[in-house]
Amino acid sequence: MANPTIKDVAKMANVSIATVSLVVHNHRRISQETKDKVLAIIEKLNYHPSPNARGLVRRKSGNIGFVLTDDHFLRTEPFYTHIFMGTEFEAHENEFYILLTTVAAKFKITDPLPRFILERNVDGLIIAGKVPLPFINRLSKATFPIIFVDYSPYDKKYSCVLVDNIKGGELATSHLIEYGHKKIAFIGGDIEHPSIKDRLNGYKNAIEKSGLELDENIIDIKEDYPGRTNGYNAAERLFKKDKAITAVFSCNDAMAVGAIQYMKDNGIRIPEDCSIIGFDDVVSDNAIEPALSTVRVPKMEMGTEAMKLMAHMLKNNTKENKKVLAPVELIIRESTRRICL
Amino acid sequence: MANPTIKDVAKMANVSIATVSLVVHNHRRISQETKDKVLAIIEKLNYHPSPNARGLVRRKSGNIGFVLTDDHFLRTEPFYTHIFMGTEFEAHENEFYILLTTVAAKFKITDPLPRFILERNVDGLIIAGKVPLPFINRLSKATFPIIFVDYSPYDKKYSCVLVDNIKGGELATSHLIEYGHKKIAFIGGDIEHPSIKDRLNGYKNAIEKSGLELDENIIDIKEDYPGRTNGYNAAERLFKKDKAITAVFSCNDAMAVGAIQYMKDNGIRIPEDCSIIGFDDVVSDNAIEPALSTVRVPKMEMGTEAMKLMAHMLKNNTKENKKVLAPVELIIRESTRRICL
DNA sequence: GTGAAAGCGCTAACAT
DNA sequence: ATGTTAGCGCTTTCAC
Repeated sequence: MANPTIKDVAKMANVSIATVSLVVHNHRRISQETKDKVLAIIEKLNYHPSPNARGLVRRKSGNIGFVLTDDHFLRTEPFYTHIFMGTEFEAHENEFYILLTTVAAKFKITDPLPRFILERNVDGLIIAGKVPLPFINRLSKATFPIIFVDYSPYDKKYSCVLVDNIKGGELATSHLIEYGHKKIAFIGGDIEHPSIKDRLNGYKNAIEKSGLELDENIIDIKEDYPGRTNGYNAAERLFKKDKAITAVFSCNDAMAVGAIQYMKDNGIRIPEDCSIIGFDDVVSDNAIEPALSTVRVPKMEMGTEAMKLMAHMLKNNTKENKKVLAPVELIIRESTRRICL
Repeated sequence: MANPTIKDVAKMANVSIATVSLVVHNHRRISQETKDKVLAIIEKLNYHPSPNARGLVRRKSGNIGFVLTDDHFLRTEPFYTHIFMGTEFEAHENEFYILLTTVAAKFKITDPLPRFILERNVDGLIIAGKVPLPFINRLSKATFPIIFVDYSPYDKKYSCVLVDNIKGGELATSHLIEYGHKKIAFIGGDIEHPSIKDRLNGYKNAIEKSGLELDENIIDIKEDYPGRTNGYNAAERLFKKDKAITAVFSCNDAMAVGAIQYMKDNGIRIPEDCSIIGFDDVVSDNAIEPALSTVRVPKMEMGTEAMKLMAHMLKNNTKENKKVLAPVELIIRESTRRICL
């Protein structure tokens, strides 16, 4: 049979369709006997309830929208793809489908919303990464839950899953301090981004806690975007200004890779002359020489966490406002080493 | 009104729901007058037909499945994400939703299929990149159209959108020959992959057509995967064997990046001592020094092309078997130069 | 413990 | 040119 329906199952099992439905939902007021019988037929017929029919009566789509900007999605570092994979995995566990759509990074207030929002074809929305404020504002009258991952514009209003950026910044910086470094530079871009700002705050915390003096001259946050090229540029400005730097904490791996390029091009050996540590852990093994020390961000887990939250809200019909902090982890590879006097 | 239905529109417009439906479908046997009236109400109410209800009666989900392997999706080079974006864009144009799911690269014949296939929640399937044969074989009794992008295992059976790899290989190699190079090496990995094999075939064609002698010694196709590290290894073997190589054609950009790394590490200047050209055009600007010459693959366009094909097949209910070849383009940047004697 | 029946929002065949 | 109606496959209330 091409597409068995609940009727086919009922007929073959000599029960009513209501009974089949109850069995499918594992309702307790069904005798074990009928349950077994029906289940066997279901298996035999390879019956699966129609999502459309089910959605129609439940007034639920069974879909979750996943939104990020086009340039985040197309980024070289597979950061958001990992988050998506986590979400997709957990959606599967909870029997949801994911509808992935990108919005323009320069979304204007008059731009059309994703179709699945207009058609109410999603029960909830997961938004990954920084998205344009005009887009978020257009969502203000949405009636479904919205969860932010790795970004939170109005954290009083929405649930979110964030990286513990402050802790990460502290970990990275403390690691360098522990290794005996005194002149530890920070390079960052898009400093208004809450994540970047927090990584810098972590850096500052660690410096202060250690008794070292905070030197604004070796904090370079001029670039507007934390990418490779800008990492190169930041390193260039830094080393031209101050030759005594022995360690660099880069706000992310991408900028770190750029900075490493600058150092290599200018005879600064890593880690002999200068240590460097990144953030995110998105540089695949062997891609960079030496292997980059970094702060690992649990990308997949953040995706699953967001979806778990979503499933919970949907199942309990609650509109709670939860904020979960994903733990970070220091990963020491070859680009950082104990200073030798 | 929270969720206006066709009834709400009908009531407010003083027409039957059938009329509303006809207007929505722009049926011609509706007078302009009623049409305008109904359309105005639709606009005012912000009415959108329910995908579930529509799908139920049409016996169509309105969804297209997009499948690729997990490791392709998580790859550093945003190759498949571009293809996906193209598909998603075109799906939007044709009012389809895309359900993206990954399958394990080592999918076993007993593994469960993606849920949307079991639940018949897709009207068609787009498969991007090489996927495990066991997976494809499990699909053999599928009743919906399947289209392959950038891979085609049984090209007699399914429609596909492929890169013109032979042409690309010829373009790259001819470019080097035109620049006066005589010793042009080829590096590749996973040589059984049809795309890689064709790129090598293009290389051979160009060499032969030019009258140069084909030298198997400078063709390195030992690696099993065309990634960076393997590009490094291949270059190492090649240059240790033959110092006279003046140009390298890498089967893709990833291996080219690895090869460049080897050359840099060993004092081989690019392009002064050796030219190198890649394939795919996935290395973002400035990411690599010098900028990599390559063969551009129209990734987005391939995605849109696949979706166009799909929409066509679905709308005309045809099961045709079409093969479209996406055109490639030579991109000359800084890593290739005319040989100086 | 099980069945009958209403109805979710829509399309399409048929009636007018 | 427009309306009436059956039914898509399912969930759920209410009878039995």
